[in-house]
Amino acid sequence: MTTAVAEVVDDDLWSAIGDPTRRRLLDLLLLEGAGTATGLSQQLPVTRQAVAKHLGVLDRVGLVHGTPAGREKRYRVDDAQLARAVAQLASVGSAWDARLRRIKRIAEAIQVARED
Amino acid sequence: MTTAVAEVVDDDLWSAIGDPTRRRLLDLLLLEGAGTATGLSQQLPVTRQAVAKHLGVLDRVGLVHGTPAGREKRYRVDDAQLARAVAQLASVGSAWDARLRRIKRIAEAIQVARED
DNA sequence: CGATATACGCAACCACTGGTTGCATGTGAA
DNA sequence: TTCACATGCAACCAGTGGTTGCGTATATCG
Repeated sequence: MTTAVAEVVDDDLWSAIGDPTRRRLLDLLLLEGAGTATGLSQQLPVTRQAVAKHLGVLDRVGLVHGTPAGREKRYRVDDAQLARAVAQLASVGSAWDARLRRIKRIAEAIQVARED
Repeated sequence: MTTAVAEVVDDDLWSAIGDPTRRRLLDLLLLEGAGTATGLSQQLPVTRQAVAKHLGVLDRVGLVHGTPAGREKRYRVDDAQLARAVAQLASVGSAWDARLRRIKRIAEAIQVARED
């Protein structure tokens, strides 16, 4: 049973959280509940436009939603979708973990066998 | 205690496993124990050169090691380093998970409070 | 109301990277 | 020795994270 890890993951979702700036963005949004491109950019080492682009891709994969409020656009995290992303992280992690563990077990078995 | 997620992760390591092709590569290497650029490329929808580049970056961050063997170069996974990567996945995942859980708890509390 | 400040969106541009093709080099086998 | 095969290197292309510059809409303050 070869349970190919990579097949299970949504590459778009993964690559969305693959970018370090976007991870920090999600972090800030989780921390503060909501935020605008301008506000978030002030807490990051990148320009407002860069943040806006990132919020765009996060919005496109559904990890955040932006709603216009007067002259600003307020973004907040989509809990369900982020939960999905977290699940995928866990999935890939545990798959690799299992393989590493299996390899280790085999290595130990060989070690034991050699001790005869 | 704000345990900023992003600070804890090694961006190089993360971005190495962030690429879908490289994840599949790691997958194949784990599955088959070892492999060469040519051999691996035949099991993937990309050219040998692309695979070689990926193996290069994986090698640079220490997730794999390549040893020349005659006319071919044989790569294998570095268990310890992959374990580190898995730990980081788990770390980010559980941090977000905790925040989501906290948010949910608060939401429920508000819900309950409103029921008066 | 008018002027100024603020937040946004769009476009051009740059550097880097994943991918390709083409070619040269080194090593193994007939 | 010659042929086949695996690698390495270089040029090139498309996409993307980042920047600057500019135009536009919405608040806010005289």
